[in-house]
Amino acid sequence: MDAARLPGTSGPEQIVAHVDMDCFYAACEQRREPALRGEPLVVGMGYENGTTHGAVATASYEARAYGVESAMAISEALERLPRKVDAVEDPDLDVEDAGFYRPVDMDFYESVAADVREILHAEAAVVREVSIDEAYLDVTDRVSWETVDSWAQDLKDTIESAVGVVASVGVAPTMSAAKVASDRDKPDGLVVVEPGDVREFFADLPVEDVHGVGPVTASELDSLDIETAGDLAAADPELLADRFGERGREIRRYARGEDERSVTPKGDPKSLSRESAFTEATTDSEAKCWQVRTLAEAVADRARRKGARYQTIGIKVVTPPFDVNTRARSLPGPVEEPDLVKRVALDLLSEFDDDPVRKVGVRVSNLDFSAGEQANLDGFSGDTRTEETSDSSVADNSSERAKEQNEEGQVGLGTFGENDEGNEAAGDAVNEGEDTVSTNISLPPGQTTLTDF
DNA sequence: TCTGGGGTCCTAGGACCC
DNA sequence: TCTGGGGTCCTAGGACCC
Repeated sequence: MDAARLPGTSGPEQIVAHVDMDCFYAACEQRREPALRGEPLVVGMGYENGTTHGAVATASYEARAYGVESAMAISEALERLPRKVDAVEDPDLDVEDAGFYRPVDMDFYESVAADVREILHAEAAVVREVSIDEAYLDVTDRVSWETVDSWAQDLKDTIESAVGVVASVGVAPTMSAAKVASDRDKPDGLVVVEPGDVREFFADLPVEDVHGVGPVTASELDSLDIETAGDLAAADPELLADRFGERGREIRRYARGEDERSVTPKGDPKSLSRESAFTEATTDSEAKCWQVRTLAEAVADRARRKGARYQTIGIKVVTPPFDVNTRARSLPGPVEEPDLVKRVALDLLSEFDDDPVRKVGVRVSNLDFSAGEQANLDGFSGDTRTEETSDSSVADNSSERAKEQNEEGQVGLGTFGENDEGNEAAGDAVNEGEDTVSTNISLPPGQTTLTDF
């Protein structure tokens, strides 16, 4: 028992802060529309004003008091918390027990998040953005355990005064502990867990609070009489490995406060996708095709803007009751060909021609971001070995084994679209028009041009 | 209770190669 | 033609996260 070595810190001692915005979408809406502050507020995805369709993305704490929860169907949320406008007209409803509903406006939230990110990057050498409203900061070289509390308070104050939204912050020697800490005292929380206290901090938490334990794992753990993080920490690692594979050991380590990860920047995405649900399950194959085409265009466009080429094109088809089917096809090499995304996606979709479908998605993966960088040859001797010309690059000492393999990377499959960009049409005409909820994908398929392909 | 939309990672099985 | 073993890539699905 080496007293000096604290559990949870196998590497060099870190100070990790996890910053988590409170009810972020709702907070953004309240910033834009101050009359909503302090009110029960529900932000719905796939929701449009006046409808009952969609699901809860975020509910303000006032709305949560009525039992409205994240991921709940809007129709159910409305039963627990009627719309204010409806309550005014309906004598059976009490205006006091009603709330406000708003559709998700991602572009706006992105812009608010960008303001927050700017502050975070000023406050830490390394920032890992996990999602639009959440990030890890490595502040080891900025603060000490003695000063971190006031540093974190300053950070929270800065975010609130400069951006107008509230953050909860957790500080700990590991990422997993920092994450749990930020959640402990929400909203407007600030929890610091010092190195010696990590194991104790976890001990009484429900097992679901451990990162990586979801509903399925939690109920299986429950059947093993593992209910708290402390139980999980004390469980037999072999047993966990048998039941859950490597993940079993990992969640046990997390529950013990052991987490060897260090905070690193996020890096390039691994896949890009778009999906969209039908109002109800449909067997109309023109509607399905139309939707898939639209999504394929959107995904291809996003890949283009991000400078990503893709080698694998896939679809997702959700059939009732809620069966998720995925199909994918890989190409010989990475491409940027919107028409091909469309064609492959439609081809994969044809398998489901006769099935009722409630949701479809299109995805590209196996991404390659190297294309843009190839311009500056020599800058770094990276493995861009597809260039047959540069063979005699001396300095490259690692090239010895590379020369053995005379691979010819490059892929046939030009042939298809390739005719130079007539596009522009698709791009960015969006926005500015108040809501319009971009992507009104669920329009009826006006013109059935199946013959396009 | 009929669930939105974006991701990540892991696993298992099959194809294929040596 | 059946026989081993190992590695890699691809596909499909599952679980999880926000």
